[in-house]
Amino acid sequence: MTVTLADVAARAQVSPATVSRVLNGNYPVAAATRERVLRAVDDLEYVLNGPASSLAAATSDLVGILVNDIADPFFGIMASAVQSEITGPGGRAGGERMAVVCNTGGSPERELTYLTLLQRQRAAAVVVTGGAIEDAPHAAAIGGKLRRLGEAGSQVVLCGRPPADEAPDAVALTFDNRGGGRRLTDHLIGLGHRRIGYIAGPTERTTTRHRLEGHQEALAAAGVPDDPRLTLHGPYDRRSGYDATLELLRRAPELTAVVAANDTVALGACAALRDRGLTIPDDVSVAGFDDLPFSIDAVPALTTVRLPLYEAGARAGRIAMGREEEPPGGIATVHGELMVRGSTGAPRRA
Amino acid sequence: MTVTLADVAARAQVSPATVSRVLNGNYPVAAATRERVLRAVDDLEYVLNGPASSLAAATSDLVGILVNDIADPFFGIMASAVQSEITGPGGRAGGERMAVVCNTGGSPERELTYLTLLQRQRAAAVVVTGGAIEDAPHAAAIGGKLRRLGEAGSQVVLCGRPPADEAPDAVALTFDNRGGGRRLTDHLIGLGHRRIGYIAGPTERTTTRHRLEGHQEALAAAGVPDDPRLTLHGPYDRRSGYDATLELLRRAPELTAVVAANDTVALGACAALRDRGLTIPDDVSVAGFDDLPFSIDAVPALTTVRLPLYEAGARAGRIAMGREEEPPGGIATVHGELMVRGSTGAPRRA
DNA sequence: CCATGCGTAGCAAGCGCTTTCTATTGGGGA
DNA sequence: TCCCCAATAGAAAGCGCTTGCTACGCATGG
Repeated sequence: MTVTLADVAARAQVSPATVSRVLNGNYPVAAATRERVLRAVDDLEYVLNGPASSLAAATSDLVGILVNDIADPFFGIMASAVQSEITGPGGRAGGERMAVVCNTGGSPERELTYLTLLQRQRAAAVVVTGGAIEDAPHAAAIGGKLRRLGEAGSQVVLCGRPPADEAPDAVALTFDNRGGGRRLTDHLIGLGHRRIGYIAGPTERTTTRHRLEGHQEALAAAGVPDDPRLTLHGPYDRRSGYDATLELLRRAPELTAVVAANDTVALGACAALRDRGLTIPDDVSVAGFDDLPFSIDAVPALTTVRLPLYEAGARAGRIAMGREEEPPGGIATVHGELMVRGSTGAPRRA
Repeated sequence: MTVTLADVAARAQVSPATVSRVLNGNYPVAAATRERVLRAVDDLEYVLNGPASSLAAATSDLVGILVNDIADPFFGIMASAVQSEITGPGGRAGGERMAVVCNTGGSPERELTYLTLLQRQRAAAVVVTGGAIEDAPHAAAIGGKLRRLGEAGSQVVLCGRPPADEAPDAVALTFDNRGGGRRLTDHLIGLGHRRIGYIAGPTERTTTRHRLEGHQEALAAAGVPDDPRLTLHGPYDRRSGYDATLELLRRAPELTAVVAANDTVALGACAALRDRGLTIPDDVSVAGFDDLPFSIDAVPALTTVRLPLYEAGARAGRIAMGREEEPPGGIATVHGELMVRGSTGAPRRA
């Protein structure tokens, strides 16, 4: 039925061992023999049996990339970068690693499922992107899984996620969300804003918490009171930004600025302000986070914190492949850059 | 070193066969025995060896999703939809299928590589998204690979790609790019536009060609001459839209509308027009394609053709899982909907 | 009281490949 | 001329799991 190594061997008049060696290319095989084998492979349209090969060799060429939401460019960009470092530029068939991205949808159960599946497949490496859930049992479960993955020989790299206590040998490339949040609000305060709404991401996520803490830090440093009614939580989507902005306007019509958890949320905020007849930034300034590609095309262009998503992903990919040295202590912080654009300005209604 | 089935069997005082059956759950095992086995699994932190299991069972639970560019929401949305139908909502560990997305970067070689890799892994199904390359050798190579995948037992579904002659048993969910392009330009002509620039995608891609053909069809139907100098090709990115728009303006300053290959390109076009001091839509109308989430947030909101990406992806996923009947003849066309918004209007400078 | 059958569990033969160890060769140095 | 070694190919033992078939035991029915 299906063609096996033995069939190829028979046709090439050599032993299965020789065919295997030709295919793996890590053992001397005479040119003529190799030639003959390769022709047999072609003639028979032979395709290696992956499971059999992984079983015998006790290794696999799978690299898993976990993302929270594959439809969100934030993750898409990182995944694409990781992947570009895993798969060679040419994308050759032989001896290549195969990068697969797994969409957890932000669900800790699915995150765990995928990690188990990756462990089952004896993945060569696993890159986990995006913030972590702060629920203790889940964090412990996932941390434990990451540790076991590491022990089983998979290189584990966290990208845009704080280090996990339970998995000390995982490399972590952490985004400086707190610092970015701090600088963003500093900027707004510097412009003269005092009543600043904050639309945070979902609770219980490290990213959400860190960005919010940066914001609060800036308020505190400037002696601006932190009115808890001006902070709202919601998912990282446009809708959340829209609704929250309306609610903020209701709660505090005197608001002069809105900081959003990320650019997508900020876009929703802009839409809500426009629908209310308010001008950006004259009536209300808006700021985002991440600097996704579309942010520069918003009108006015969005002030935001640029995270080097592609660069960080690429670095994570290289570390996963063992092509770049791990940072000292296995931890590196990736900083964001404040991008001041048209969506923020001095408050008019001060 | 690593825990195997045999270790679990020993600890539970049963045979390996029984452990296997408990884990796969498709054979009667007494409750007490099952209990004992499960405890042993837990105690030992046993994780099934995927390759071994796939080898023995001659099947795998992998489902591959091929995308051209994972950082592009067009693909992200489809991938996310496919995946949501593959993985159960809960994301349970046992007996689940694992959806993996493979980023081809639009390179035919890498597309082929991934297909081979999936064939190696004996993937249960493969969903290929996005337009195909029209280069004959590549098309034949990929078509042949798809056919062989099908013959090897993988369910092959094309989503947003025309059927491949070489792979007759692959199900194809095709987007009506030609019809969408036609309606878009019809709309513009109806508004009174006669000098319409067209920023097409990369040459040699079915999507590019079909959308462009729709545009030309509309021009012809209205008796508007098709000036070839008004059609430019470029990649599906913002930069391309920006540059091409400047070039179009240079070639034909009297231009009153620009149709872009997709929304991302359209955003670039808008930016270029703004930078040139032109107003949308009073000076120049702009239209996109796809209706990606950010399109509604452009200012003015983008007129575009809405493609039901999520729905199509979900359907592809269900078909891949055998949970939905294949369309008659294995082919279904998915239509787009014209979304008229603020970025198009009657020409002022007519 | 023995034959029949159902409900469980075990045996053992692979699944298709990798890899260690061993065999065979031809050629050069002593 | 002979011996030894480098270069190359083969034999065979698994890798860890699944599954068809067999074996066992107990309850039932004739």
